[in-house]
Amino acid sequence: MTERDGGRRDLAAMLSQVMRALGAVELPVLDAHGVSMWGYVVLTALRESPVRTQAALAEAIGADKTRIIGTLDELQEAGLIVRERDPADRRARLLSITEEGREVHSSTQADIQEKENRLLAMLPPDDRRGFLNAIEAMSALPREDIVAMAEPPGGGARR
Amino acid sequence: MTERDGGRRDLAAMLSQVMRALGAVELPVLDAHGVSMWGYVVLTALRESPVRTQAALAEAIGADKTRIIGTLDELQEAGLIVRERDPADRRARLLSITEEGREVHSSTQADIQEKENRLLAMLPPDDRRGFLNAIEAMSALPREDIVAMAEPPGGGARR
DNA sequence: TATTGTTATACTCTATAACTATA
DNA sequence: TATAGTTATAGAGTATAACAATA
Repeated sequence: MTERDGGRRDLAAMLSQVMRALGAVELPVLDAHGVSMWGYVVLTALRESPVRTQAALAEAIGADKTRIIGTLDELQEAGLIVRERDPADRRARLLSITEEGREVHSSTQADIQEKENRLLAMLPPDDRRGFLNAIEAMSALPREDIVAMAEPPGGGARR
Repeated sequence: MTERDGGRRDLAAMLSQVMRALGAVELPVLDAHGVSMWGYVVLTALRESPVRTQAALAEAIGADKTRIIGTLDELQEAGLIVRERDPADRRARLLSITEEGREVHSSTQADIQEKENRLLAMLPPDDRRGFLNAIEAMSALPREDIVAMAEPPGGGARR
C-alpha cells in the first residue's frame, strides 16, 4: 500500500528527512549544554588533536575560515578552547581544547548518542548493524571519491 | 587506527557528510535535466497524486507555502505542471503534473538512482540491505514520532 | 471573519572582498 | 609578496508580515 511499484525513494530525499528529524532531536540537547551546532563540531574536531591554524580547522570540518571565527570567540570566551599565538609564526593561532571543553563535549555527546541509540533501537539488529556499517564506510570517504564512484565507469572522460 | 576508543561518531555528523557528497553527485544531474532541487521535489510529490492547494503541497514536502511559489511558477512555465483554479473554490489552485513533467521526472530520477546505485554497490550486500531497510523505516516515520522515540521512556512528562 | 495565494520585508547563513599583522 | 586572521560587504535562502481575492 505504501510500497511503490518496485522502485525505492531517492536516497537523498530519505536521508534529508532523517537529518531534519535528528536536528529536531539534537538541537535541544546542544542548547541544554550551552553549545551551538558549530561549537559542538569544533569541540569534536579538537578533541582528537590540537590544530595549528584556524584555516586548517575550518577545512577539516568543511566550513569557511571566516565562518568559524564567531564560534571560536564564543568557545574561547566560555573557556572551552584556547587560542595561542604560535611563537614560531605569530600569525598563526594554535587551537586546543581545554579540560572543561572536553567535559562539555563528552557530556553533550553522551546525551546525543543516548538519544540516537534509542532511535536505532527501533531497528531490527541486522538492519541496525548494516546501517551503521554503511554510513561509517561512506562518511569515511573523501567527497571526491564518492563523486568519482558515482560516475559511470570510464565516464566523464576528459578527452 | 581510524577506530576510536570503542565509541562511534555522531549519527548526524556522518549523515551530513554523506548528504553533502550526495548533493555534489546529484546537483549536476538536476542541472542537466533543467530542474531545480525544489522543482524535483515538487515533481516527485505530484507524481504520486494531484494536490488541491499549494499550502497542502508545501506542507507535504516540508516547505513553506511562500517558498514554493517561485518553483511552481517555473515548473508551470516549463509545462511540467498545471495550476488550475478549483471551480468549487476559486481561491484554491489544483496542482497536477503533466505528461512532460512525468517524463522529465522519471528520466531525472533514473539518472539519480543510477548514480546512487553505483555508490551503494561499494557496500557489502548485507550492509546495503540493512542500510536501505533502515533509512526507509526511519524516513517513513512522522518527525514527531522520531522525536518522541528519542526521549527517555516516560521522559519529558508534561505533568 | 476566515482562508488561499501572493508580494513585501526582514532575518539568518554563507561566501567574497578588503584590511591588518606578521613573515 | 605572500599568508593567517579579521572585519566589512554582499548574496542566497528562508521566515514573517502585510495584502488582494474569494469564501
